Amino acid sequence: MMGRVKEFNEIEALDKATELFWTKGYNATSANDLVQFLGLSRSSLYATFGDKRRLFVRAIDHYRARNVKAVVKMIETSDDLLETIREIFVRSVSQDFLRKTPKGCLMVNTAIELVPHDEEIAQMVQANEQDLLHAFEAAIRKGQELDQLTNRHTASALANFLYNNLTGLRVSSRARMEKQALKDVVELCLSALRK
Amino acid sequence: MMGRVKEFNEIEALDKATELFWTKGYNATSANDLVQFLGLSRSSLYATFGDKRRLFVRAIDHYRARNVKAVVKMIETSDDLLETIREIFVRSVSQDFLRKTPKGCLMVNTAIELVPHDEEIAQMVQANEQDLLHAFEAAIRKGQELDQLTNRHTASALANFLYNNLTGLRVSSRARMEKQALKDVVELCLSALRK
DNA sequence: TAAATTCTGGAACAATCGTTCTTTAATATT
DNA sequence: AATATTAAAGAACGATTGTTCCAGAATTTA
Repeated sequence: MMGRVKEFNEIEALDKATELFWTKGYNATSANDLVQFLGLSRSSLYATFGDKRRLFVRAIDHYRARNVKAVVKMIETSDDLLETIREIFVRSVSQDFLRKTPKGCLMVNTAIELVPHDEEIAQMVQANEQDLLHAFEAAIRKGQELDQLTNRHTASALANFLYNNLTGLRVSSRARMEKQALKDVVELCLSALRK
Repeated sequence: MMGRVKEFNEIEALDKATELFWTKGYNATSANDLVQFLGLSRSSLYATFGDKRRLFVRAIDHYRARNVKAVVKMIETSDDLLETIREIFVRSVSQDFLRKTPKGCLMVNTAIELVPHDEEIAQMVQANEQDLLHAFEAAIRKGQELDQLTNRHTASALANFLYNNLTGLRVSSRARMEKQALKDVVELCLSALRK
């Protein structure tokens, strides 16, 4: 037998939870905050998502799948890798320029807040790092083969370098970056990659 | 009249508080944690430092003064700016390679956790950013004058670039960086700066 | 030594934390 | 329509939160 049907959409609720955790961080988001922001009752929240930590784990998994997929697709369909890398950088912070309360990147925020104190979450953050590094390495290799990018460093080293700069930008974008900083960083990264 | 004398050293207590906030973050550090770790009573803690937030503000100010001073001094006394920049980068993360629970950088951690939600602290973080940017800019200008660093970009742009890479490294050092990533990032930064 | 002052230890506070439980409402199957 | 099942609403739980208060210990000054 089926019983009463849910009055809310689980994916929409997960989206909202992701947004709230992204804005406030894990510890600063209370169960009360979640109940209010998702617009569902305590019992529904706990029946659907388990406890706060399980909900957070689903939220970062949700976030991470979406974002990695987008980056990988941009790289796969690119025939101008320099331009694509610029686009990846600009896109990853441009939203925050419009916001009164910038959010940065949920994976970076989580790396800082929880990686040293939660092993399962640490592994998810590291898996995300690996995915991004592999995507960047593929992009660079592709660019090198198309003779668009430098061969003076290995694709792996350049991928680490790009990842590091993207991380830096994501911290600054949460902490109110000036536009000029973004421009400078993008230009210098690209000029380090150029042939 | 003088009354009973303190049984603890205020600076030592502040050092310990700084270390605890640095490791656990602001929200995840409870008043109980502080009482235990500093080894003084609740009443002494509150009488000496006000409340938890005031103590945190003093801690990050303490931290920031110490670190900026060290970087500025290294730059001022340097006659090989490339080597000094390498040293600044390596020093800022090398401690964490030895630690079971790496701490990263308290200012970066704070930028992520509190800047979007605490105006006073946001301004302290931004002041720290300005100090570091100015120090880097001075280093680059000096290196350019000594004909050690490239003139293909402005000192200001290169400072933004260096700052961004340092921030990225500090995130990764809290989130268990591989040594190779540090090496790659340092080498690529230096090669972007070289003449 | 008495008085004044300051610090310490820990009990106590209201508020909030994450979570569970109970009751009632809604739906599907028989 | 009766029964079975699931969801929703919100009261209630013990634990922990940050903070205050109070009684007593320690020290200085008079």
